[in-house]
Amino acid sequence: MNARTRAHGSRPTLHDVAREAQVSARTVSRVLNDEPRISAPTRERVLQAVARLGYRRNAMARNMRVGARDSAVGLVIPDLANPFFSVVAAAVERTLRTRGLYVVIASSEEDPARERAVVTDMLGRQVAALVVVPSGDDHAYLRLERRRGLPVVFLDRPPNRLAADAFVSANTDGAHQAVTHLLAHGHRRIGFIGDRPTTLYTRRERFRGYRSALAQAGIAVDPALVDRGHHENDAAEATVRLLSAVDPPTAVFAANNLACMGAMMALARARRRDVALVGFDDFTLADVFDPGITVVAQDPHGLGTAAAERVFARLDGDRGRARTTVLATRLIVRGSGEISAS
Amino acid sequence: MNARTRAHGSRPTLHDVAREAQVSARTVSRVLNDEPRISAPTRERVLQAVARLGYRRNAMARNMRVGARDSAVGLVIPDLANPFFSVVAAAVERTLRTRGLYVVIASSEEDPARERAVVTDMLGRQVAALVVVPSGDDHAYLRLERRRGLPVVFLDRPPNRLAADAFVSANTDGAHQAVTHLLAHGHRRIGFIGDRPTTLYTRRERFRGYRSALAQAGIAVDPALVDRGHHENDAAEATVRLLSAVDPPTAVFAANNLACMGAMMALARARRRDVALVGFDDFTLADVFDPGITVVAQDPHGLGTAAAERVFARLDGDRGRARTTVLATRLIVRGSGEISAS
DNA sequence: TAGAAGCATGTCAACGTTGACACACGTTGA
DNA sequence: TCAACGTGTGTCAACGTTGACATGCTTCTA
Repeated sequence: MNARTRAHGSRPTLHDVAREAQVSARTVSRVLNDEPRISAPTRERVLQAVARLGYRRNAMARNMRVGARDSAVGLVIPDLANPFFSVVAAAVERTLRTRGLYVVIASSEEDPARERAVVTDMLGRQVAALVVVPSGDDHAYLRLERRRGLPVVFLDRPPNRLAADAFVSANTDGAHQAVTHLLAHGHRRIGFIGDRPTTLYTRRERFRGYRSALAQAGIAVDPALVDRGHHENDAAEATVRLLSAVDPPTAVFAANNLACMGAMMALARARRRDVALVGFDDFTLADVFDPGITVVAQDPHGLGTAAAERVFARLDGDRGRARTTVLATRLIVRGSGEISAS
Repeated sequence: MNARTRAHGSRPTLHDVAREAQVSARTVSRVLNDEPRISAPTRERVLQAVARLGYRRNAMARNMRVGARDSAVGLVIPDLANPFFSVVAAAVERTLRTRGLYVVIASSEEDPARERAVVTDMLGRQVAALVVVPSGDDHAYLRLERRRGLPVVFLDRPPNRLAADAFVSANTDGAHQAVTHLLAHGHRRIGFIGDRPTTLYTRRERFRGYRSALAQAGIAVDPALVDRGHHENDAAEATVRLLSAVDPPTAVFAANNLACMGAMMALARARRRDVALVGFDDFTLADVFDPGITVVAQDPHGLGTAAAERVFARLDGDRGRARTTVLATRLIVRGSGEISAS
């Protein structure tokens, strides 16, 4: 069987090219790596053989031989279809690509066990680094890898039981600002719609901001005004529940993007234009609504970019202490948050 | 240097574990692969050594030895941050994960050269399959790989100069339906806002539907009503241009999701509630606007899922002819498309 | 004109893993 | 009693590539 008639599915190797070009495999390797001291005719013959056979260097074998890790970075994210995370992922990918790094993506679907499974798998794949939006509550199992020099960067939420780099939004501040804004417009009963697992880091932090803003106005949290729902529909139902309570809220703080969309749906369906709304996380078209939706904007692109850049720094040998960086949020006033209490 | 004090950055190998457990590397390998005929005490010692050293099997080396390809599928996509593509990507990832396959993502940014570069790179990485939303106009270079049995599936747009599986939306039909809908509401001057590179497959197909629907009504395409803009802002500017023309359109067909958002922005800013609008591709909150946005919905989730399933079929040995599958679109009537011509 | 120097190429082993095969023990059965 | 068998383990080579080193040939120089 000559090299040109290899079995289905197999691909030519250096040796096949070597045979075809009548040189040694080492010489082919040199040509492919642009090493010096190759005569022009030899180079030519090798390149022609490469073209004839459709040869492609096996990066797996190469990386193994040269002791390199994979040229991919593992990215573990709860849900790629969520616009917040997809923008984060796009930013991570875009930044890593400037250095020739690829991204291996896996969704954890907010399942700690799944998260750990995919992370473990990625470690076995020899990824060059790990970027994680964590769902789990114990990342101690990554301690050894980190000590061995693997860059591990957490995004949107910090790690637990592990010192590692992290980039998060100013959740508490942002929420505080949002609720203070509503208070300034005369609201005293402000609903809170947050994530379903109330233990989720972002939900906890944002709730803290909600509570502290209320406290500053001398208002205690009324559990009847706190509801949950991660998906739009859950959040819409939660909004309906809140509004149909005995003493309903005059304003709603939706603590994440989907919650905000759900609240918008519910308010639109109920034609309640008198209820103020401030969302956490900006989204496309927020300004096209009437009234425009007032939000606390995060910087998903900045989060992703910063995480990728920290990966670069760590790959470049930065062995400094792990740092958690907080990215500022920004209140964008558009109308829905400025509806006054009736 | 014993195994526990290896240099920074290096990770223990089978041999390190073997030394630690006082057995041969082959035995460690057997334990890790759950091969039969390992005595209980040996297995125990090996597992303890593995735990002590924090050993993890090197998947790269393993795949090489067993001749397997990488357990990742390459996904090449124009822009992960575009909600249409992010949903597609999420569906691909979700489906592939059911079989333990990972996704390596690379953005092509609608650049054919970049697309080709990342595809070539992925082939070198020994990806198990390739899923591509193509921007290039020549995929002949993939012919050999396909012949060697590599599953290559195109998404959203078909390949050029290559027979390969593809999953696309019913672009022409959908556009035809959208424009016919507007015609039915009395519009005779209907604007078209599509992608910037007018050669883009989806833009061409949708334009065909636009033209044929007009033709059916005995109307010729008026170039003054055709504009472009891929990003929201471009599309918004295009909309403004159209509306300020001498004989402006009374309705707009926005041939992609960003174009539609741009048109919405422009109409909202100009407070033009008399202009009908139908968009191509559905989006969150489309029904929350007043009026709701009438769209031709695609099925991004279905596209991604179907592509991943075709990958499975091909991996399972399906050597049938390459097929292009067209997924139906669906007109969703919400109000903006039912504004009558004045 | 011999020895040094440089160029072009080749040989061998190794990266970390596992398939193929070998072997040293029991145990079993005629 | 010993051949046949089963069990647990080890040895070796190979996957496709490249680093280290070797070798043969040309060219230059004293």
